[in-house]
Amino acid sequence: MTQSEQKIATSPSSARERTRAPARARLARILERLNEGGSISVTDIAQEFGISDMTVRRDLAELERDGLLERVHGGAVGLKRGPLEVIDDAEPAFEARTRQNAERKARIAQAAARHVAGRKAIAFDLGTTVLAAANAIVEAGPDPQLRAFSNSLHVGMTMARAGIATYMSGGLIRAEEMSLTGKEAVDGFSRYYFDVVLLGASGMTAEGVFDYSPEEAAVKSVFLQRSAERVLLMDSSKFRRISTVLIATLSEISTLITDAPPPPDLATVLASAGVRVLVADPSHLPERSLE
Amino acid sequence: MTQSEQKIATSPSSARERTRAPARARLARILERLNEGGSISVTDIAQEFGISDMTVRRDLAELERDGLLERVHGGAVGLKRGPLEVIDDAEPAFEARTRQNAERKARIAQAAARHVAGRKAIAFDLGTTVLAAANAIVEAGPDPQLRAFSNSLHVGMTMARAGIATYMSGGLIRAEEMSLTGKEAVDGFSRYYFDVVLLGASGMTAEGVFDYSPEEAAVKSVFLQRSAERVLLMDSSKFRRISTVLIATLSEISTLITDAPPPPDLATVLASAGVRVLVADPSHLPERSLE
DNA sequence: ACAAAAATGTTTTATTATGTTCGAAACGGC
DNA sequence: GCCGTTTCGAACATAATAAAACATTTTTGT
Repeated sequence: MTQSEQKIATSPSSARERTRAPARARLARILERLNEGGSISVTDIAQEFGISDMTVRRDLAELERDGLLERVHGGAVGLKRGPLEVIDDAEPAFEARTRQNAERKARIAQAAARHVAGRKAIAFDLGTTVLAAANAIVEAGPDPQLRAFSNSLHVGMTMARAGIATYMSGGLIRAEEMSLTGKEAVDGFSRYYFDVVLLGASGMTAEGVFDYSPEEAAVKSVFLQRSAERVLLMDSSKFRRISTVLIATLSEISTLITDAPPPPDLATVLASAGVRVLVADPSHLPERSLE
Repeated sequence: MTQSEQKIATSPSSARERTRAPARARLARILERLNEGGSISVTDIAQEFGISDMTVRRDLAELERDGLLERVHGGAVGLKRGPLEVIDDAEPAFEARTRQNAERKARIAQAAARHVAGRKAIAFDLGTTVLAAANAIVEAGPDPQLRAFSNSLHVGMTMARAGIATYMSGGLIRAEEMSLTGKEAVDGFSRYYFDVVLLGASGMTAEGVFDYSPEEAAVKSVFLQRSAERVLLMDSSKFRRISTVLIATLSEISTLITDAPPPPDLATVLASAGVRVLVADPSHLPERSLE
C-alpha cells in the first residue's frame, strides 16, 4: 500500500516504520523516465531493473493511486497537462497538487458535500481536498441560507462566485496556499461559531493530525474550538505520514472522510478516539460507515 | 524531421524497439503530427510506428470519437479550432470589465507603477484599473521590501503570487468585485498607515469622486484617512460621470492618474483643489504633468 | 534467531490490442 | 458512365497484456 512513502521525515528515534530503499529508488526512476519520454512500457521497465512484469504493474498501480501517472494498456503515460496553457498563471505548485490524487479527492469531496448538506454555517480550512469539497458543494446546488467562512482565497472565490455569503478573515497571505495567516486570521474567526468545519491536513498517525505550515496551525486550532462538528478530509496516501506540526489529536476530530479504509493500527486508535470514519466508495454507494 | 527517429520510450540501454510504446502514447503522437502538418495519412502512420493499417484506422476512429480530429479518406485532418479549453472561470462580469478600455487602463497602470516605485507600504483599492496597476508593479520587478494591503482578492492573489508580503482585511465577500466588505474590512485596515493608496472609482465631477457600491465606500474612506498620498486611477471615460455614492471630495485626492487631459471645467476645479494630474501618454514619455 | 509481514516471482486465466483476410465502398482517370 | 486501384470496415485469428491466486524470497520487529 503505502510502503514506499514512509521515509519522508521520520526521526531516527522512533523509526518503527519499515523502509524499503530499492523499491523507492525504482519508483523514482520510473517517474524520471516518464518525464523524459512521455510514456513507458511495462516490459521495458521490467528489463531495465531485472524484475518481473508483475512487479512493474504493481509499481505503476501504486504510482497511479498517488496521482503521479496514468496507466494505459502496455505501460503508463504522464498526466496530461492542459494543451499549451498560456492563459492562467495560477501558482504552479497548487495546480500540481490539485491534480495529484484528483480522483480520490473528488470522491472525498462528493462525500463531504453530502455530509454537510443542510448545514448553515460551514468553515473551510485549506488545501486542495477542501477546495474540491467547496466545489462539490457549489455544484450540488447549495442551500441559499448557507454562510461560508474561510481563510483560503481559493475557497472564498469559489463560494462567492456561486452567490454564497462568504466571510473571510484578514491576515498576511501565504502564497503557497493562498491562505490568510497570522493574528488577524485567528482573531477574524474568533467571534463566530460554526456548524461544521472541513479540515485539510498532510498526515496522520496515532499521535494525531499533522500539517506542513505552522502559520496555519493557529487558524485550524480556532476552527476546531469553535465548530460543533470537526470533519477531516484526507486521502489515504496520507495515512501514517507525519509532517511539521501537530494540528490536533485524534479525539478532537469528529469525522474522517477518506477514500480507503485506514490501516488496522490507525483504525484501532481512530475507533477508540471516537472518530467516525466515512469511506467514500468509488462505486456510487452514498457512504459506507465503519466505526 | 521527427518522423523517423521517434521511438517514444525506448530504453537507452539494451532493449531496442523490442517492445512497443503503449497504444495511448501513439495517440498522443498522432495528434502531435496532426498539429504540425495539418493532415496525416494512414499508411504513413502505419510505417512510422511499424503497425498495420487497420490499427491506425482504429486509432483514428477513437480520436475522432473524442472529437480530436476528423477522418477523411486515406487519413485524417485536424479540426478548424482547438477544442475550446476553458480553464479560467473567473467571473465574466469582471472579465468583461477588464477588457473594457483595456489599453487606457494599461497605460494608467504603467504610469501608476512608475509613480509608486520605491514606496514600502501600498494600499490597493478595488477595480480593474487598480488590478492592472498591481500587475504592472509586479511585472516591473517590485521592491522586495514592499508590503501590499488590499481588500480585493484579485489584487491579493496577484501580489502574493509574486512573492510580495500581502495583507488582507477580513469581511464578507462581494462577488461582483471579489472584494471584502463590512465592519471587519474597515477594522482590518484601521491599524495601519500607508505610504500611498491606489484608488479606483466609477465617476468624477466637481463635487468629488463617485463609486457604485456603498459597501465598499467605508473601506475607501479608511484608505483615504490613513494614506500619506492618495492616488486616484481613473480612465477618461469616467470624467463628469456620477454614480451611487460620493467617496471623496476632490481635495482629498493627492494625485489623479488618467489617460487623457480632463475637460477644462474639471481641470480647473482639480487644480484649485490641489490635485496633481498625471496623464499617461500613449507615446513613451514617462509622465506628463499639467497641474 | 525466530515469526510475521511485506515484497516479489510464478502460474493460470481473462481481457485487450493487434494482425489478417476479404468483400464493399470510395477515389481517380478515361 | 466504365474500370482499376486504393481504402475502408467487419469478422475472425493471434499475440500481447492484465489480473488473480498462490508460492517464494526478503525484510522487519521482537
